Amino acid sequence: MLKITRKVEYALIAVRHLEKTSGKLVSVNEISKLYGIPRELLAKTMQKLASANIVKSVKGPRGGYKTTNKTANTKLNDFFEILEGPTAIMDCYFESGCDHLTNCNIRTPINKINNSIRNLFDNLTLADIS
Amino acid sequence: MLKITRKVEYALIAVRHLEKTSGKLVSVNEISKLYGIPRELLAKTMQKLASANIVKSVKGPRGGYKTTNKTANTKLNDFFEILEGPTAIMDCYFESGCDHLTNCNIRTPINKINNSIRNLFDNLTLADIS
DNA sequence: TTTATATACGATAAAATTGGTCGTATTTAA
DNA sequence: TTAAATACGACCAATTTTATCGTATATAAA
Repeated sequence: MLKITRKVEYALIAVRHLEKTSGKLVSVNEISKLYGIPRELLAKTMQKLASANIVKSVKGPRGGYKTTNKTANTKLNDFFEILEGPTAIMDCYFESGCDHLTNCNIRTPINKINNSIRNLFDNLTLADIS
Repeated sequence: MLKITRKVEYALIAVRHLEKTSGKLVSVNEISKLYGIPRELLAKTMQKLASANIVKSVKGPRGGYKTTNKTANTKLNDFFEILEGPTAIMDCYFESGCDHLTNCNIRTPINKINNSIRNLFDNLTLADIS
């Protein structure tokens, strides 16, 4: 429980690689070989980051991804939510449809825990953890 | 991702119920009916909490569970770890056997994120979130 | 202008984790 | 002695996550 997913893991690896080779375009193929991670999965992940402007994509031969001026100061919470949707330790934090009848007695604790985590990740950037 | 499990959810519900009826013995059967949660699963969960002295168990008819003087000031991190094992956003935080060859470039970030979360849950008690 | 290389994206299959059930043993109040 | 409760392990079901596949599009370079 409270695990991050492979998608996020792979994204972190890729972004850190891009930060190391700052400016240069690096292809998914190259990163996936270098770190031994599945190409297609990484590709999709990068596409999400690109469409959120966390990284910049360039198509065609010699294309790939590179960092932008947004990359380093991206909040961890945004990074996670782009890839995985809302940060919530339980779905009822964002969705309705609780199945515990009218007898839920943990909404308050769940919200407090969740707010703590969101607050934590809102105050950490990619740069902070490097 | 970063979800808590049903086991933890059920445990929270049960503990909060016990805190409300402080002192009285309440059976798993009663709690499971009251909140519409699976009896056997809750039973196992309570057994773990009992063996860690977070709650006190009493066998036999009229038996059940009740809070102890440890209950309220149990750290969230302990609560989670009793039920689910070490708090780690990735297994490599505690286990070895990383499969990213020798090329892992995210150990530092993973550790920082993980330490932040553990620190957060080490400074929150069950009472804090009620 | 053709070809090869790269991103973009949706559908689907495989694997892993989580959730839930069942059976049996043990304890103990009535 | 019986019934109600915890204790615990094995196992099946459901869900989620992980990975793969196919196809489209863009573009640099031959």
